[in-house]
Amino acid sequence: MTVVQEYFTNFNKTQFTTELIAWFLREQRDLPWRRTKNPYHIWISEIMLQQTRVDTVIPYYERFTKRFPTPHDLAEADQSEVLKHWEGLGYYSRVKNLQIAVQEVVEKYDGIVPDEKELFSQLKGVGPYTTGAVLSIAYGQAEPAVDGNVMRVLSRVLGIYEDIAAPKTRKLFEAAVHQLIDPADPSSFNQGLMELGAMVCTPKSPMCGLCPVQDVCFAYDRNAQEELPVKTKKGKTQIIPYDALVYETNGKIAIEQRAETGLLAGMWQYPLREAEEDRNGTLVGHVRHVFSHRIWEIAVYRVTAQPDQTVLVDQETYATYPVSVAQMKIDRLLKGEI
DNA sequence: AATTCGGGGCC
DNA sequence: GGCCCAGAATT
Repeated sequence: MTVVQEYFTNFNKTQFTTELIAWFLREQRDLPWRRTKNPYHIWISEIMLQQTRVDTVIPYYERFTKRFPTPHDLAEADQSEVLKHWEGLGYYSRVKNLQIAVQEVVEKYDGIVPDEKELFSQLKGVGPYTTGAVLSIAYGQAEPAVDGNVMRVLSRVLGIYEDIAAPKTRKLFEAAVHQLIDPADPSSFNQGLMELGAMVCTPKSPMCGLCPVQDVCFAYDRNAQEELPVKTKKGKTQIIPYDALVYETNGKIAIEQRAETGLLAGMWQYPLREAEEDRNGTLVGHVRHVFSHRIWEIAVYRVTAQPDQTVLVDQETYATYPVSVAQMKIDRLLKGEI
C-alpha cells in the first residue's frame, strides 16, 4: 500500500470523478482554447496561463494565435515581434522558450506537436504541469496536470496537509490524480479540477454550497476549507530606488536594451540608473512598479546629455520594441497622463 | 530545496 | 500590504 492510498480510505473515487466531470461538462466557461483541438494552440494557451489569470490571457491568446497560427509561423518569426505580442503579459522567458521549442517541433517532428510524453516533456519551457495538460487535453492521455488549483482542490477533498510550497509535494498530488483520473475522459477530469478550483473551490471563501463533490469532501465534512491547503509563506519584497533618465533630441529618444539574462531580459527602457541624491536633470515625477519579489521606485528625470550605453531611435521605431509595464508607466508620466 | 522570473486582481 | 494565479528554469 503506497503512501497516497492512505488518503483514499473510505473515499468514494467513482462518485468524486463522476460528479466532477458531469459538473465540468455542464458548467464550464466558454474559453477560446476550449473551442479548438489544435495541440499547438492548446500548448500556447497553457504557457500563457502559467501563473496568469484566464481573463488576462484571453486577448493575448486571440492575438497570438491569429498572428502565429501554425508552428511554422512562430518558428520563423523575429523574436522581437514575438516578444511584442507577449508585451505586458510578464515572465518573458516563457515565450522565448516557446519559440525555441516550436522551432524544434518544426525541425524534428515536421511541425507536429509530439504526443509522446518523453518527447514533449523535454521541450524548452515544458514542465510537469504543461506536459500533463497538453497530453490530456489535446491528446486524451491519462496524465496528471497538477497546478495550484489542483493542489488546493485535492488537499481539501482528500485532507492532504502537506506543504504545497514544497517542491516534492507536487508528486504526491500527481500520484493522487493517477488514482482518480477517468481514462475515458482525462481532459474533462483535469480541466474539471482546475475549473472547480477557479470557480468554486477558491483560495478564500470557497462556495461549498455550489460544489458538486461536497458529499465526499474531507474539508467540507470538518469545516476545514479555510485551513487548507497548507502553504508556507515567503519573505517580503525589497524596494529598489532607481533614476530613469529621459533624453530627447530632434524627435528621437535615448533608450537601452536590458541584459540578455535576468529580470525583463532583452526588453527596452529609458536608461535606469542607481538613484542619486543630486541627479543632474529636471525631476518629472515618480513611478512605482511592483513585481512579485521586488519593488521599483523610479524617479524620472529629463536630462540634457545622452546617457552612456543608449541608442537614439524615433517614435515609430520605438513603438516596435518590446518594453515592460514599468517603462509604459514612465511613458504615461511623460505624456502627462499620470 | 531555494531563488528567480511579471503583472494584475482581490481582500 | 500580502496572497494568488492552468509553473519552469536556474542555482
